Amino acid sequence: MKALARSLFENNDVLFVARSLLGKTLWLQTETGLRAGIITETEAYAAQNDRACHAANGRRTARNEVMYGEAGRAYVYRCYGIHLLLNVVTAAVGKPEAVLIRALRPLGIEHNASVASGPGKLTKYLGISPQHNGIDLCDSPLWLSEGEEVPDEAVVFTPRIGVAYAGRDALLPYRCYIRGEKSVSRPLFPKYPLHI
DNA sequence: ACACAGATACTCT
DNA sequence: GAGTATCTGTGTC
Repeated sequence: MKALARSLFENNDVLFVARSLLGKTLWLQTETGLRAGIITETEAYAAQNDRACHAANGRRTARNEVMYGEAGRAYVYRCYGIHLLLNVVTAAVGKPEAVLIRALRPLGIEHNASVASGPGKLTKYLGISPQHNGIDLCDSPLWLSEGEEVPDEAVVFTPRIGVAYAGRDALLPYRCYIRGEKSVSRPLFPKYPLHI
């Protein structure tokens, strides 16, 4: 399946890209085989002004360096010491935005809808490793292709998960998922601690 | 159906 | 040293 063109990721509206990735197919070819899934849940992280973003206030470190680079590359980082999380870098070079891929409907083993129903679970399902950090999703064994059309009526927007530390930005509706999907990590609207 | 704790390692102060 | 874009198992209603 043909990889998506970089032009989609170069868009400077990260929420638009997050929504556009719903229904796309994510693939990873490893030594143990080819795995794929339909993206059913994403989150947008919007550069310097977004306090939930790793690049908030222009923070630039070894960890988040790829966010400042070319769109269409993978930003993989370790969370809670245990889980690897996969993002797609978006926007122009120097504008550190990314879309977190939060859930997949696995292809080939549809009976197990929950095997990739969360950002840490999907990287384990696909076989993502820290070495995938920075690789080009437009030309590598980790890539995106077309999948299913997702009409606007099927897209639900909610605040993002696990970013209460971001104050008012924790309330931004930057999470999107496909209504009715069994693989979504938290289909119902979550409870949010509201400290602004 | 929640609610909680524990795991675990890396990043940044 | 503190915090973390999470997941699982166990306990309670």
